[in-house]
Amino acid sequence: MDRRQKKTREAIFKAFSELLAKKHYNQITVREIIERADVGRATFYSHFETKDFLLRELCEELFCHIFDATEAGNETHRHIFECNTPAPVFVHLLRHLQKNDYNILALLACENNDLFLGYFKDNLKLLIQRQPHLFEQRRKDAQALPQDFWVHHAAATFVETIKWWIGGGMRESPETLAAYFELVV
Amino acid sequence: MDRRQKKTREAIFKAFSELLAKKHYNQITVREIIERADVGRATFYSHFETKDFLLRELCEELFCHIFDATEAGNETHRHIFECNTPAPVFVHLLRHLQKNDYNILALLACENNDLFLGYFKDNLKLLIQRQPHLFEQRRKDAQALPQDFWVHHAAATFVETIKWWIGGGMRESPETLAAYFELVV
DNA sequence: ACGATACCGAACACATCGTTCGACATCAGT
DNA sequence: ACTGATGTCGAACGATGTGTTCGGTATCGT
Repeated sequence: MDRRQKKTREAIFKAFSELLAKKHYNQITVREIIERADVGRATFYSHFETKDFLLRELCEELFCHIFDATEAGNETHRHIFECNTPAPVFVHLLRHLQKNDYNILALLACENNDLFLGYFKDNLKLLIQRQPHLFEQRRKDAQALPQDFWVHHAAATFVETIKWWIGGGMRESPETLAAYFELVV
Repeated sequence: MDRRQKKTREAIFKAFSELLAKKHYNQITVREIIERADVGRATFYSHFETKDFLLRELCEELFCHIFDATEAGNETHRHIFECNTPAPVFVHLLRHLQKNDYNILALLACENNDLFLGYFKDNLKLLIQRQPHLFEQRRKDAQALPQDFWVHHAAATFVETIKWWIGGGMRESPETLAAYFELVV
């Protein structure tokens, strides 16, 4: 990709996510974005069809990163997946969040959290579906449930746990939170 | 309240919720609302400061209705609250939804569901907090958890159950759904 | 019947959107 | 270093939406 394109693209992403951390998506204008990114109007529209598309691409990039970093393919994290309890992998995810990797925390804690947590949940579902052994014990307890219901539930519960965490000022440690999660799920 | 005011207000609510069932909140314009409600522009703004305020008031009215109808104060439903298992009250709520009382189903099933389910959840929390005996058994199992975490979790799980239901075309009966809910919560 | 109040509708100033275009800067390849 | 291709700039444009104003009219409650 052309060096100019990459620069522009990243400047827009940066400006946009900074704005998202401050105000709600609906009331961010293109003018604000391009001014902060120091980019021409036409340039913006040559990169992104719409503000909505910009948001989507930002989310994709963001969650691609954070989930790739915890995927089984990642050598340094493989041990996490080799036990049959879900806690370690979730503790690990929560630590990533707490470390504010990719500046994602500001986006999850702000007024737009529904937006991001939606994407977050989708990625979580994939993670859960690809690592069924993590929940072997639980699954046995709930044989009566349809699989997709259970996946939906587990992912949703994790996201809701995070919402509660954020809403309360993130006072609990990742370990505590993962323990709560394990208790209810 | 003046008869004219009431008529206008309800015409706007009706038009707005019909539109919400069809398209996303963000791309509904005031022009559309007032045309469908057959109401002057100035009139609209004399009733609602903004589209956002309209939404908020609609939600308040909507969920006020549906939760009042299932509150303990309601004589015809009192028996529901007199056992210590949550199922009946939730089955009852789900039946209300399925009957499409107050046309709420279209709003929960459409693109704006996050919006409404947010309000729904808030009301659910109140319901759960005011009827702690419904979950007595569960609470004993989870003494280690903070109370507000548990309330948040229970309400969120119910809402997520409904989301899953809607997403799958609402094929399950309210009883089945309540059973799923009871299994996971 | 009458005064108060709500509504109408048109016009207003203003903001945002998404597009267009010509001039200029920067790129990759020779 | 030259060159053609590509990316960016910035101003301007029409279209659309917002929220307000105001004089005239219809409907209300009493």
